[in-house]
Amino acid sequence: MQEQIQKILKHNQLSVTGGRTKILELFLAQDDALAHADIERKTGEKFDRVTVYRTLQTFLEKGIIHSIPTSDNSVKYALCKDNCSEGHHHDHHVHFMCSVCGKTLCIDEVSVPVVNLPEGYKVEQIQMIVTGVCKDCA
Amino acid sequence: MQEQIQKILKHNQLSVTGGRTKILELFLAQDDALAHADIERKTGEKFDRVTVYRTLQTFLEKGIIHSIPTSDNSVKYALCKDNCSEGHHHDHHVHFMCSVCGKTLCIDEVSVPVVNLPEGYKVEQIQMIVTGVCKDCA
DNA sequence: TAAAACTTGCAACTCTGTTGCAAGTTCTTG
DNA sequence: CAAGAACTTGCAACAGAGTTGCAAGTTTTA
Ligand SMILES: [Mn+2]
Ligand SMILES: [Mn+2]
Ligand SMILES: [Zn+2]
Ligand SMILES: [Zn+2]
Repeated sequence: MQEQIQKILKHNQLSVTGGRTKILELFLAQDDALAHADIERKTGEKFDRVTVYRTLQTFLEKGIIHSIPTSDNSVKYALCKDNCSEGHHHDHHVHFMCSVCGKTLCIDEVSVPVVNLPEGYKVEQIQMIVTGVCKDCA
Repeated sequence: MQEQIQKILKHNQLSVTGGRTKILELFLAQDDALAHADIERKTGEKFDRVTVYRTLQTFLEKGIIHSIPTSDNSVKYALCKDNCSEGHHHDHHVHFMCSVCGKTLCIDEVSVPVVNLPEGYKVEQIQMIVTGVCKDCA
């Protein structure tokens, strides 16, 4: 895992630091999306809030992670599977929020369907957020 | 318009007050969704921030308005066209955010498409947020 | 019209996110 | 490998969004 982490950071021209390594480790070990607060909690308050904010910001810019707008309007983050870059993601999957366990999941198997808007609208990006009960909570 | 406003408020067992009337008036006169800040600005600082928060909260609870999670993670609000109630909206339309003018619009003509998730997921609600260029900015 | 029920504004507070800066760490290059 | 350049971090201070309790004001009911 440490090797993979180094590879990801170097590939994105980022210096390998304790904070970045730890946070990337969390993402790799997690199957659901993480909120800023989850990360602060899981790092055991080992890093300053500001460092966590800046690290997430950096990872977003490099396309290492993507942000997920949740229906309750908090932000969550998840790893990008492909080689994305900021504003240029090519993993256009559906996001799922479980109303029982609260987990937010990337449903990689399902692409966001195309939708036809009325004449005159130019579509650039589509986001789909499904709420319901996940596999584990069923 | 004042009659319509009174009717809506009374129908939802809400007392008719200056703040509620004014805010509902704003929604009725507007074709795009409003953020909290828009409302504060448009009421000309005539009402306390807290009153605006509480009024939006009340309107949400009664199903007079619905909230729209935007992709930049701010919240906007728009009138419900049908008789909705909190958590029981039956106007499942697509939302559009224009990247030029910044307007957020309810596209009533387009329903959110059904999507098939993998085995085991139970779908309760689907939200679709389309980003692009609107009719007026094309 | 008076009392009951509800709404409002204010002050105080929490929570989230941002910025400038100095100290510390990582990277580069000879 | 060492020294300096480049970058990252923590801290303090701050700004903005949202919440709460409470007393004063308004609306509703009867
Ligand atoms: Mn995702
Ligand atoms: Mn809408
Ligand atoms: Zn679940
Ligand atoms: Zn536009």
